[in-house]
Amino acid sequence: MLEFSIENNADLQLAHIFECGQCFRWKKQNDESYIGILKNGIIKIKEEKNHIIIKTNIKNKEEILEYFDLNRDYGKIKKQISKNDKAMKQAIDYGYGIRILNQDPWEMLISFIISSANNIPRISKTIESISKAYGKKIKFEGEEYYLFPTPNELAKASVQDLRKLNLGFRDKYVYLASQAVAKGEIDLDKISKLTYKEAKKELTKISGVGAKVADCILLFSMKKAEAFPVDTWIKKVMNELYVESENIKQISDFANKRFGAYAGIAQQYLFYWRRENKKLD
DNA sequence: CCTCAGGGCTCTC
DNA sequence: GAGAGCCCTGAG
Repeated sequence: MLEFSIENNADLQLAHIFECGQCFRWKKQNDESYIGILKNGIIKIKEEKNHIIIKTNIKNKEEILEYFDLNRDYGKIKKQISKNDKAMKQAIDYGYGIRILNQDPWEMLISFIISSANNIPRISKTIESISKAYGKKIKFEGEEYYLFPTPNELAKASVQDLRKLNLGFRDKYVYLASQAVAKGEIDLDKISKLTYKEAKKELTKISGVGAKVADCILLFSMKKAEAFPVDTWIKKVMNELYVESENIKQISDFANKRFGAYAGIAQQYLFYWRRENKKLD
């Protein structure tokens, strides 16, 4: 068991990080801490006044710092993307503690295939049942958790097996992707080393992966901060603030021009702000 | 009962 | 290459 603390700072707020739509396996506990299931283990994390306490059975501390993107200077990025932009300033003020989590590409591939025409509670539930059925069971502080299955583990599931887990029409996409990754026909590690554009092209060859899902994988697991996933919420907020268009590509082109290399991080602030304020409609 | 939810595929024109 | 209909399922 590894236990350590990190200094709290103005660019880190757990609620913002876990509720901006980038992850599905973090749960808030009764004591206000969060427990998350990562590729290699469990993390319990809690905010105190001046620092954040992390308890985990993951052995490598560096891996955790990298997961929380602590090597990136968000202050600088915020300044850059909000220059002469009141709306962005407002969104950043609201979700000031957002950080991009560097998650596992394989898990993101499957998770965002499942996210298609789906809602967050159901996505989380489906991922949990997949993990329960095909992932390894591990214990942490007396409780049992299931890791997300490896490609080989998930490749054991037939389309019918997946249908039973309520994946709906996405079952065949998950099946094909699992087979391809398990057999080595798709090499996510290799794809992650390509440029943003090339990597996106490769990812969208996968059945069930279009522009939006590809951008999520690129942003949340392949360190491509220029990826700007356009979902219905982003479409809405972009229409309200920047560009009147129904065309997804037009919207993402606009974002790339305006926010450049950090379009994806801008996306997170906009998404969180718009979604949390939906009641204002 | 209908609609639609953090899309993508396929067929059509 | 743009648009429409369809895909599973569960919640509202």
